Amino acid sequence: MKNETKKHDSNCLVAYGIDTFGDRWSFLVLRDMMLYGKCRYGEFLCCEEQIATNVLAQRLKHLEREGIISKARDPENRRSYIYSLTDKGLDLAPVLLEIIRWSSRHLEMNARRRRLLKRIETDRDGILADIRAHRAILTAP
Amino acid sequence: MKNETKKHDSNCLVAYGIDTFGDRWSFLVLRDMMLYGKCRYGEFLCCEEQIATNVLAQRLKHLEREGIISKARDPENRRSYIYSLTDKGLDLAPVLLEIIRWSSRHLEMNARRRRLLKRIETDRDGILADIRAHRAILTAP
DNA sequence: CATTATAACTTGCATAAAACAAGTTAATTT
DNA sequence: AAATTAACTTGTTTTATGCAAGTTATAATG
Repeated sequence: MKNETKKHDSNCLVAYGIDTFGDRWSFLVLRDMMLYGKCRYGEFLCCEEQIATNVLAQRLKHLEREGIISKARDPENRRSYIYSLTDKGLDLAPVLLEIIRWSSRHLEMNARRRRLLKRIETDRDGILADIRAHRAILTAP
Repeated sequence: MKNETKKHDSNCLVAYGIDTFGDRWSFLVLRDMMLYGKCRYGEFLCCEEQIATNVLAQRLKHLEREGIISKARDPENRRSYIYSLTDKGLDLAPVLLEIIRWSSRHLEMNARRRRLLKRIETDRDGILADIRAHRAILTAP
């Protein structure tokens, strides 16, 4: 992950996905963007899982290099940047939803989780539209 | 990953999935089982990405502890074991398919890849049935 | 039946990546 | 002008990975 040669340089579609977004921390950043609408460094930093700052910086660079996210100055605050999903990144929403569906089948559910699952099952297109429109699906956990 | 306390012990459905199967090597092992029908240690070892033997052993234990795969003696050869997907593991097939769909949209395609993608789009249920029946979807790459 | 081979690991060690703590820079608020 | 905030970077320790070699149990071979 440090050098930017692909770890698994196979010609496999699955390995390509894994190498591009499948790292644990990368994917949690993407979750925070898609589900919670996070877009700033500081927001990612205080995720529930407590990512280290150097690891976060590296992952953001990686995702940007891979064309999954893009970085732009915040016009309202020039010391801040806004990260957002590219089309390539937005296309990952179905993967996220399938992971949530899988976990839902194998983890104990509470009301909050049930609500999310229900919406995935009954309003998948609405969720995908919300993600594309940068609208948060969930409030902070 | 070495100690078996969850890395991201959050109460998030996504983090649960990531912690359970989302490690790079774990998921490639699952790919080999689902797509290529692999079921033996030696088969996983000579995957295209060249997993190290100690890492493979650890990942197989992890997946077994998580209830994703199960291990049984090979009745035909008592020095061999057969690994197979549990129901919990088989349920991951939709995640695999979505990753393949994503990569297909963002990676150059060849005939082999196009064939697989086409089958995913037109015969999803057939693929899922094949995976459940331990029938390989693809021949070795 | 003694030797060799095979399958599935384990162990030890060097290297790479992650976690932790502290420091830096540029913009902003007080 | 001083303190604060956002977004990092740097240095160090801890943990995980990669590689080579060794082990154990079963099976095939001369």
